[in-house]
Amino acid sequence: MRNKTYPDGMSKTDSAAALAPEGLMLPVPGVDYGLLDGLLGYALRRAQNALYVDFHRATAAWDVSPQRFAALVLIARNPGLRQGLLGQAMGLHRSGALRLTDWLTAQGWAERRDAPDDARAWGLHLTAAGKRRLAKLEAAVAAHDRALLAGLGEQGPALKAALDRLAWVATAQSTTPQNKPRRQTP
Amino acid sequence: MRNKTYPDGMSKTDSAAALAPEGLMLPVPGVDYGLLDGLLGYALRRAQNALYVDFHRATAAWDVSPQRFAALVLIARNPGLRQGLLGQAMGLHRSGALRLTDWLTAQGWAERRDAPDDARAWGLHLTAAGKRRLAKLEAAVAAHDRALLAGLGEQGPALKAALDRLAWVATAQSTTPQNKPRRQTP
DNA sequence: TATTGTTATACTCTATAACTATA
DNA sequence: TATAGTTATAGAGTATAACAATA
Repeated sequence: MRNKTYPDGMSKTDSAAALAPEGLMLPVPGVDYGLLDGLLGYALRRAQNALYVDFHRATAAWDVSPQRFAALVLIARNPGLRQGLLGQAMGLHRSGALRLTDWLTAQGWAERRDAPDDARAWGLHLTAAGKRRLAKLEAAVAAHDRALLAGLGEQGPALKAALDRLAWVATAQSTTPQNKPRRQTP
Repeated sequence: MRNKTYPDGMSKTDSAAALAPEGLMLPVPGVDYGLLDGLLGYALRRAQNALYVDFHRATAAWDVSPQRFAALVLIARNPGLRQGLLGQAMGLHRSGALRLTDWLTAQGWAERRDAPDDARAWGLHLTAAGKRRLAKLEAAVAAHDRALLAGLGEQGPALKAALDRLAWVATAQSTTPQNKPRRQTP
């Protein structure tokens, strides 16, 4: 990515203050949840909602969403990571990876450097300040996660294993040939 | 909600075709996930992402997101449910419950009727067509969920229980007084 | 004065499509 | 021709704030 001639165009995604996107999904007394109470999928959604809110609380000092945190870890552990690969790892479109990277660089967490072997691509790296900040943030996230595990008692490790397997099972169902939603076949 | 004098203003949220909001988050070979692989929270996110995509596939014929499906079940099981209560059950702001209800009514799933005991409020009800459609949709969702459980084998029921508990644990952490993020204290 | 729902508006996240530069 | 990234734009979801009607 050596000599592009675009206008300077810094994007508009610079505003900080990532708001909590969802409130806490508390069971409302007197409301009948019907089917939902028995569904694995709904239990998962409730758990994820609660975790999201709690992650936000535990990391409020950094103002980084779970997704952005994941991106930081990936860049830290894979210096020179391409934007496109980052997006792929996170299930994002190219343009989404761009916005994400814009935010990380605008906030001083990361920077784009030339990729040595491909002039079209960037290699992503944490800044020195980003590395320092991430060390503390990772510690906070790890502590947060341990607290949840502790709250689960002996069920904890089994839950983690079952979740990993569930992701695998659901992915397998989605990508089984006869289940694949047919793309437009022109 | 008897005689309001607002302009007719049907909202602009009528367009159907709810797109899949996220792609599949597949582990990318050669990328080091560091901390993330060990986190309960990240496992949960991966599982939820995979389930979301699979739910979409399994219910493509209805074009209803998981959230809208949940709203339909809640209305079906609680005829006359208030918009505000619906929002509360789903962790939404009043205005979000409004948009959601607008969509459900515009698509013919539900309708607003006067609440008998409070002229400010609506009571939400499924339409006759909505009830018929929901019966089939619920069957499809239940089958989808059973397929996932089957894929988990003997771990399945324990996973469900652990998820319910996890939601509870995370909620408890977020709402413990000393953890509560302090609101602006002017 | 508080609550229910509405309106107007803004911000975030994500996607599509057309584009530049490079492979 | 295909790929990496960018730009412009649009759609969905959610939030805040001010408002009307009713409690």
